[in-house]
Amino acid sequence: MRMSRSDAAKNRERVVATASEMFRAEGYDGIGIAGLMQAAGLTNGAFYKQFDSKEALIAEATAEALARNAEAWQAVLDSAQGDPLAAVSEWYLSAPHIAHREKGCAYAALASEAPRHDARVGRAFEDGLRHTLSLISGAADGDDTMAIRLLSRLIGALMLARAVRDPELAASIVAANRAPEAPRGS
Amino acid sequence: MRMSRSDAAKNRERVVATASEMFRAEGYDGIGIAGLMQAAGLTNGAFYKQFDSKEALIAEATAEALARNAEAWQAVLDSAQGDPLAAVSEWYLSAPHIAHREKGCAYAALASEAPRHDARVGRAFEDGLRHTLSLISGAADGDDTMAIRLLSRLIGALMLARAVRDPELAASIVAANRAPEAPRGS
DNA sequence: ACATTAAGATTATGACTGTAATTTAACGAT
DNA sequence: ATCGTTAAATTACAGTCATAATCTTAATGT
Repeated sequence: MRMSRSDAAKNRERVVATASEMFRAEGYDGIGIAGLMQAAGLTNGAFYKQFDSKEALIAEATAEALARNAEAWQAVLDSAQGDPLAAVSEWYLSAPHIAHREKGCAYAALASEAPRHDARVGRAFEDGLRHTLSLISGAADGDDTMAIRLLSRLIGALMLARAVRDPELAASIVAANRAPEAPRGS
Repeated sequence: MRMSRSDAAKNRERVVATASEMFRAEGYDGIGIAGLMQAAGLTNGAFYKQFDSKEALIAEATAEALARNAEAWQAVLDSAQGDPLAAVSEWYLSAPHIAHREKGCAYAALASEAPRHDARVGRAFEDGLRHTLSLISGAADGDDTMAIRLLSRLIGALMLARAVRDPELAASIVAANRAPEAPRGS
């Protein structure tokens, strides 16, 4: 049955939002169009009216996820009392973030799959990264190097903490990575 | 046609070695049993004589990849002249390592998929991680915290450098992460 | 009010998935 | 020399994949 223009647009947004969560939870290959559409309350037939291909949705959903991630970074940096870098480190490696991949950092969840996908996906990651780095660098006296190093380390730590089974090992990964890096002399 | 016991064992090893490379290149879901067997010079029918399931192969191939990775770490640490941590950082973020996912670090390539797989896979990652961390820590005066932070950061940096499309951005990720962390005062 | 348009459902496509039964033929031991 | 064992090939299974044509129905433009 046909829906109004605005309802169709809402449906489209819901598909992208659903995809951005399901891809983070299951991987790009872990969920198919049919399952995705069903989770969004539609059927697979509706998909190709809104998107060119799964690859196009992957690019769009990735950009969506990274945009939401950036909002979260900004909120934590803005509301931090004391050292904002310590605040984001604690938030990024918190138990909820480790547990809920589907709402968490798209880099930790999906970046390793990017090289296998087309240029749009790579560009989504690239744009998201530049944006996130500018937020961190802004909270670190414009130190870009420090921003890159901090983000790299946090992403790696989150992945490792999620990958291991032993809670104690996961806890030691988190503990070791909570403290920001000491500033380097020139 | 049937092969000798030792040939069969060699075939099995070749399947595991092939899988350990193809999984790193394509992801666990990116390559199927048929394609895997064909790449190893066999047909899919031979698979279930040697392995219980794809999941069992995933666990075994992951352990294999991590064991080879650990050998590489040890070789670089052993043969380093000057600061061994600087040496591994340079090696880990070198152009060949970035370019050849199939022979590179299994953490950067596959760890984000671990939570979706069964306990054997998680344990493979866990055992591999403990081993690699002990190697690094041994080269850092037993500083376990430093070892975890360094490995986390390198893994994140490698993933990011591979994910972005712009070579300049990739180069800046590498450059920022080449230098080891300054020691922290107590 | 009515023809046009388009969103979504239904159904179909051929390729591929993991798994497995059956078949073939060479090895290991007798 | 014979024969049971077994590695690998062949073939088949039911399910899922991304994609797409067709159909239905309701919102839109006039």
